[in-house]
Amino acid sequence: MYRIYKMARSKQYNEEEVIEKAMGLFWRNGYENTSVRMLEKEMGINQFSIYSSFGSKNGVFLECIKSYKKKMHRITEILEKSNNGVIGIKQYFYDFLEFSKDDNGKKGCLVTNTVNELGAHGDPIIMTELKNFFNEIKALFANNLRQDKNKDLATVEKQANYLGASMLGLSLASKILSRKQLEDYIETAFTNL
Amino acid sequence: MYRIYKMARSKQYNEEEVIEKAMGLFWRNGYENTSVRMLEKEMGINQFSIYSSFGSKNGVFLECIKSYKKKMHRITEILEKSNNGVIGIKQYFYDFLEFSKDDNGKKGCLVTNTVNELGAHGDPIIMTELKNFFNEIKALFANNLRQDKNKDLATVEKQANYLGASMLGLSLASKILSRKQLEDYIETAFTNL
DNA sequence: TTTATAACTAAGCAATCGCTTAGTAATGGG
DNA sequence: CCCATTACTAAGCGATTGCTTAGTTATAAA
Repeated sequence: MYRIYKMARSKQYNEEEVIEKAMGLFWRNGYENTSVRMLEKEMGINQFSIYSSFGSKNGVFLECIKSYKKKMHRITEILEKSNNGVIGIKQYFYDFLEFSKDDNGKKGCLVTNTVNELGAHGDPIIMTELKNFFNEIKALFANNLRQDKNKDLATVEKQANYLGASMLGLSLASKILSRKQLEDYIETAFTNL
Repeated sequence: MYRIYKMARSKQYNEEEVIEKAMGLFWRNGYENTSVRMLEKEMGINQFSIYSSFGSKNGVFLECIKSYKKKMHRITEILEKSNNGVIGIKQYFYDFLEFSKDDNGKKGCLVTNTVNELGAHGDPIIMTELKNFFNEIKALFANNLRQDKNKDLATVEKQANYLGASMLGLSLASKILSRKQLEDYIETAFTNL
């Protein structure tokens, strides 16, 4: 690329850093209940900068989803590299509880929260992004299930569906239920796999 | 009571009927994404009437929760009167899928949707109402679990927690997943009991 | 130092939010 | 019929929404 003329002022903020902060806000409050005014406060930059960097509130959110996935990689990686079948999946359920725990709150899963909030009305780009995310996790479950050679293909498929839905349940339940209830849930959910 | 002076015009709408319509709107769109303008269109009355009958948007919603509970009684009653333990609970899971199915959409559970959407920010009166609802359902599960004399108290408690959380999961999953995935979920979930 | 360029500030845009209110229409008791 | 009473219509309230834009400041190349 040619430099047409001159360089000028550079951005006084790091886009990755401010997205990280925005993500926290969306995570706690949901999409609609997070206003652009709240975003500029949390991100520490004003609306001009937000719109110049990310185009729209939607644009900010999409970047937040990317950042969320990257953040989640900390626990999905463990699952991905695990070689112990169902045990590894169960560990992932517990890892998620730690992951979603806030200082003083229960935030659940940003992706699940958003699907539940926006449903069919949501921006289609966001919605596909979210569905892909779910399928990726389900694929990881299927991978681990296949490590048990006793399970035939139909069983793997059925149990992957089961675990995917259970994970959705955990995301929601983690926002509402007590630690004991959540442990009862996970322990019972894995008794017969 | 004494009649002070005179009678006048009577309301041109039935409050129960218009609440039924409002409930459908909240159910499909959530709380924040349902505006008072949308409500007046759907309910067929204008804002003055809405506020004169129900006081506020919150007031409309609270009536909708009552109406929702009454509507749900159709399936909770079956569970309540059942005498077949876990089988009855499983039937309730399937009954809920039918109940939550819209003409062309998946609405999930109005109560669960709202808890997930509003979380801690929600009106406290609404939130207590919603928590009570969850505990009532969990109590019904525990009742049916006790019908199996092989289960001791600790097991009943643990499995009731499990089923409660699973029901939350089903509410969310029913909005997103396919019929096959939901059946895999329910069928596998009940092998754990 | 000059100057083109881009990042900033802050005010303001139309649209919509939940809610209110002034004025009018309907109705039943006196 | 008269008229107090209540239900209605429709306009409008201030606040907030996502987003834009005019004007200013900082910066690096010339």
